[in-house]
Amino acid sequence: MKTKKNNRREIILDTAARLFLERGYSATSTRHIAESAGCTEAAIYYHFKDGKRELLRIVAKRRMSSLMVALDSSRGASSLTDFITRFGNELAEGREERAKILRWVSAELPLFSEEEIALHQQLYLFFHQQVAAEVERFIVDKNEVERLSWLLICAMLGYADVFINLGMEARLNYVPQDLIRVLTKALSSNGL
Amino acid sequence: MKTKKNNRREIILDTAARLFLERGYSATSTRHIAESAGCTEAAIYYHFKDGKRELLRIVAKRRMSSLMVALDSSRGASSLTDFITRFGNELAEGREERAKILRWVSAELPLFSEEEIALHQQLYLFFHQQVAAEVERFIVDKNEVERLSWLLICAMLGYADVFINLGMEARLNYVPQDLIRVLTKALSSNGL
DNA sequence: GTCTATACACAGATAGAC
DNA sequence: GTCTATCTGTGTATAGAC
Repeated sequence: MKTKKNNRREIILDTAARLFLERGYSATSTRHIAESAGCTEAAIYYHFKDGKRELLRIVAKRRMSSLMVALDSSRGASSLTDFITRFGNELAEGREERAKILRWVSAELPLFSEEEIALHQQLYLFFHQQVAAEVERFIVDKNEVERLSWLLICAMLGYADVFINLGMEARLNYVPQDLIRVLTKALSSNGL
Repeated sequence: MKTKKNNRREIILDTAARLFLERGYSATSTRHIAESAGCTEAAIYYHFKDGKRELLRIVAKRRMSSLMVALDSSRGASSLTDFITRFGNELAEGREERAKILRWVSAELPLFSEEEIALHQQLYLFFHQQVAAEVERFIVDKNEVERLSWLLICAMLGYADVFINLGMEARLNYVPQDLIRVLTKALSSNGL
C-alpha cells in the first residue's frame, strides 16, 4: 500500500538515487534532479520538506538495504569448499551494480549521520551472521568461524573495489571464479 | 630542486589535499581552500591556471603515489605463512591514513580522466607484482601465485573498507592480526 | 606574487498563483 | 500537486592595483 508506483514522489526519489550514484551527492543539484524527473524544484520541496538532504537520507537507506543479499542458494552446502563456491557465485550475479552502490555508500560515508552509519554497520553484522551460520557447519572453533567469515566478506569487497569499480576485471580478463578457486583451494584439506 | 617547501604553492596544494580528503572534491570550494591556506582565491588562480580542477589533478596523482608501499620488511620471508604475517603487519602500520586515502580515491574515481584511471590501475599492477614476486618463492604454479596475490590485496582492501573506514574495528575490537591469522592458517599445510 | 573588487552563473529554498 | 517567479547565498573565475 505504501509504495504506489509512478507517483511523482517515487519518480523524484528514483531520479535522485540515479544522479547521486552517477555524480555524487554534492555534485548533484536540485535543479538537475527536477529537470531529470520532469518537474520543477518547487515540486521537490512539496514532497520533501527538508529538500536535498531528505532525499539523501531516504536514498541512502534504500541503497544500504539493497546491498543485503539473501544468500539463498548458498545455504545447505555439503562442504566448506562447496559453500564458498556457491557464496562466490551468488555474489557474482549482478556484481557491477552492487559494486557501484558499495562505492557510493563508501564515498558518501562522511555525509551520513551517526544513526545512518550505525545502520550500515548493523547491515554488515547481519550479513556476517548469515555467512557465519553456514561456515560454522564445517568449522568447530567459534573464533575461527567469525574470522573466516569476515575474510570472505573482505575479499569480496576488495574484489568489487579493484576488479569491478577500477576496471581491472576487464583489463586482466579476470572473473570472480578465479578468486573463488584460490580461496577454496586454500581452505580445503588443511584441517579447517 | 623541484620541491622547495613552504612556498605558497605547496601550502595551497597541501591544504587542498587535506580538504578534498575530509569533505570530497565537489563539496570543497576554492573559497574554503583559500581561507584555510591563508591567502585569497586570486592567489590560487595565479599558481594554478586551471583552478580547482588542476588542484584535483595534482592532488590525485600525489595521493595515488602515496598509496604505494615498498614492502620492505615483507621481503625474504622463510615461508608463505611468514610472508603473509609480515605483509599484513607491514600494511597494518598507518592503516587509518591509508584507508582514508583509499576511500577517497575510490570515491572520486568518476571524476578522474582516462589517464588518471590508467595510472591508478598501473599502481595496483605494480603492487601486485611486488607481492607476487615474494609469493612465487613458495608456490610453483604461476596462475596460483597470481590469484593468491590478488586475494591478499583484495582482503586488505576489504578490511580497510569495513573495519577501518566504517569503524567496525573499534566496534568489534578486531585487529588486522585476526584476519592475518585465519589467512595463514588456511594457507599453511595444505600443499600450497 | 598577492591583494581588492567584482562579474556572473548556479546553488538551495520559498511565496503565492492556479 | 504543480507551476512561475524570485530571494539570497555561494560557487568559480578574472581584472587590475600594489
